[in-house]
Amino acid sequence: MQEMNLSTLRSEWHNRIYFRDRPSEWKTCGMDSCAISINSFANDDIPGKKPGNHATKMPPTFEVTGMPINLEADDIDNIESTKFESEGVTVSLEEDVNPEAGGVDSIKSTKLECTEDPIHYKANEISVQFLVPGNTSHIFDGFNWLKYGQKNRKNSIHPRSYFRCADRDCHVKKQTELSSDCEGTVSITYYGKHNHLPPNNHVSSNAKRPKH
DNA sequence: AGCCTTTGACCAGCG
DNA sequence: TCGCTGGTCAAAGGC
Ligand SMILES: [Zn+2]
Repeated sequence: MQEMNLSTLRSEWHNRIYFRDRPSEWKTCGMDSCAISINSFANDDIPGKKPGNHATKMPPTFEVTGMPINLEADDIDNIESTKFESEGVTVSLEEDVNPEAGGVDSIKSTKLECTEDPIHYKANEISVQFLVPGNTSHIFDGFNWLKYGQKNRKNSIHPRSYFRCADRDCHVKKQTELSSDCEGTVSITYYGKHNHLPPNNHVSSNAKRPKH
């Protein structure tokens, strides 16, 4: 049995993410090693958004960290650039430099920066969406989650599942849904960022660690 | 005993 | 204003 540590969790997660038949309207990172994809920045569909409590403009710089998108040193060799620009939005990776090892040790966060006036961005939170292969909404991602709802949605074949992070002091949510137009694909959307690392003891039964 | 899931109710936004 | 829709609540049941 493989030891359950953070590095294992991260590499396992990273290995599980890739795109398949990605919807064309998605803005995607151009790097082969990066799994990040943004499904529309003008996202009004933010859970928990209260009337009068959301910005009419996206702040010029916002950050997504604590997502299971961390890349280890071995992966970085495959990255040609740590910056990617498209349509007024810059995606850059923040490096964690390790001088003793002679270079970058890991990439610890991803920054999303608007380089144009984001006048049409109404959301006050950023969401990050992944497509992963699978036929269940119970996808292992290294974090513990509590499922708090499930809804059938119009024009969707499969129900959408609603989760919040099992850490009481963390307010990250995620939604998962089996893709309607690509069989065998699960959409996972994260809202907010974790204020903690993935737990070493993974207990949530909604996303069991795959057995080897 | 303690989490976690299930599931209908509930509620707010909107057309 | 009323019904549809999607996000959340929470009681009850399961493991
Ligand atoms: Zn969390």
